[in-house]
Amino acid sequence: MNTHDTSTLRDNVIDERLVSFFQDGVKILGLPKSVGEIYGVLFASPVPLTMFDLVDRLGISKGSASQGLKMLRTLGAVRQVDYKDDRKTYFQADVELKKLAGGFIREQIRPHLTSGQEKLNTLEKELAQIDDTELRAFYEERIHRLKRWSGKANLVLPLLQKFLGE
Amino acid sequence: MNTHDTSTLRDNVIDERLVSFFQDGVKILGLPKSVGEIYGVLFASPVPLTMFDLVDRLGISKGSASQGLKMLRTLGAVRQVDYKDDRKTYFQADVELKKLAGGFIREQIRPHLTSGQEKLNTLEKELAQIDDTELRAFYEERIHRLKRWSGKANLVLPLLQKFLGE
DNA sequence: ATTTCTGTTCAAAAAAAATTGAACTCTCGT
DNA sequence: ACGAGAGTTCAATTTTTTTTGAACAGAAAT
Repeated sequence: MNTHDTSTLRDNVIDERLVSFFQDGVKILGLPKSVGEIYGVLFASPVPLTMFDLVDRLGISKGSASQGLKMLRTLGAVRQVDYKDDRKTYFQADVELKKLAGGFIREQIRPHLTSGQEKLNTLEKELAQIDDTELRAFYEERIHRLKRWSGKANLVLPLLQKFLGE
Repeated sequence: MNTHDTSTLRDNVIDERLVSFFQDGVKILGLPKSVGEIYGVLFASPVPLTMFDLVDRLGISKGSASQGLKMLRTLGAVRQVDYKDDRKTYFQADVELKKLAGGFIREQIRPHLTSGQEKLNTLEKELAQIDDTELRAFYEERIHRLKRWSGKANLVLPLLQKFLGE
């Protein structure tokens, strides 16, 4: 039934370890395990793979594979490639740290940072409502401190990206 | 029944917003919501608070408060302080970004990084089992790449900490 | 020495997050 | 224009994580 070459897909110790490596790896980034597994399989494969290959290798559902690949694509961690002229779509892992970090920062960190900054601006305006002068001074200091934190984060992210890109 | 001053603890808009700010804030760090809430209340309070104050203010259980404070203490985000001579323990938020970042890196990032590096070393040794020369070369490249990633992470963490401490 | 108060622990419950799979859409080949 | 294959979507289910609360331990007051 299987009409295409699977010799390079057969399980081996190295593949398993790489998959497990990325399972843990994505955990600390707060991404679901299956996303790590998918990336791991692609990272460990010298040839592009289809969604079916992933379902087959990992024993996950079509839905999981589809959603995981979608997330990896928006993170810029996986790329669609032309390969073999069948109807299936082939995927390949993107392995440049710079790009991976960039995608993660853009998709997972920036949005939170931005919404946090908006909250701080709202908060700052509401300080006027506090009548107690001493208490207001205290809150002013705290909010100012948070603004400095988020300013630092804004500065450090581009530096980080630069550093990771050699 | 309540024998100590609670005037500064009464809910106000600012406090609520700060709590909500940290609820979201800790989410991106992968910590439980209640930990963010606890830190938020302490961050927003000009005076040290007891565990009971947190249970009261947040409507969380004693168990949650105890566990959350424990985590915050090991992260170095909250400090026990001497305050009023009753039997209760008083807590205060630590608000220096440098210290907070340091604690997070030490407790949440380093251990993962270390275990990842160990996995890579194991993996490297297992490369010898691969007979196919071409395939082995491919895996060698991949594993070498992962080692560079983790080396970068080792370099960047101290830099990050330094940058955040002014 | 007993009771009361403070805080911890951990099994059970609740809540949140990830995964499944059936129904659906789209596109290609006939 | 129909049927088959590829991929997506999302409500239901499963798994994982967080929270609860009752039992417990220690320390101070009576």
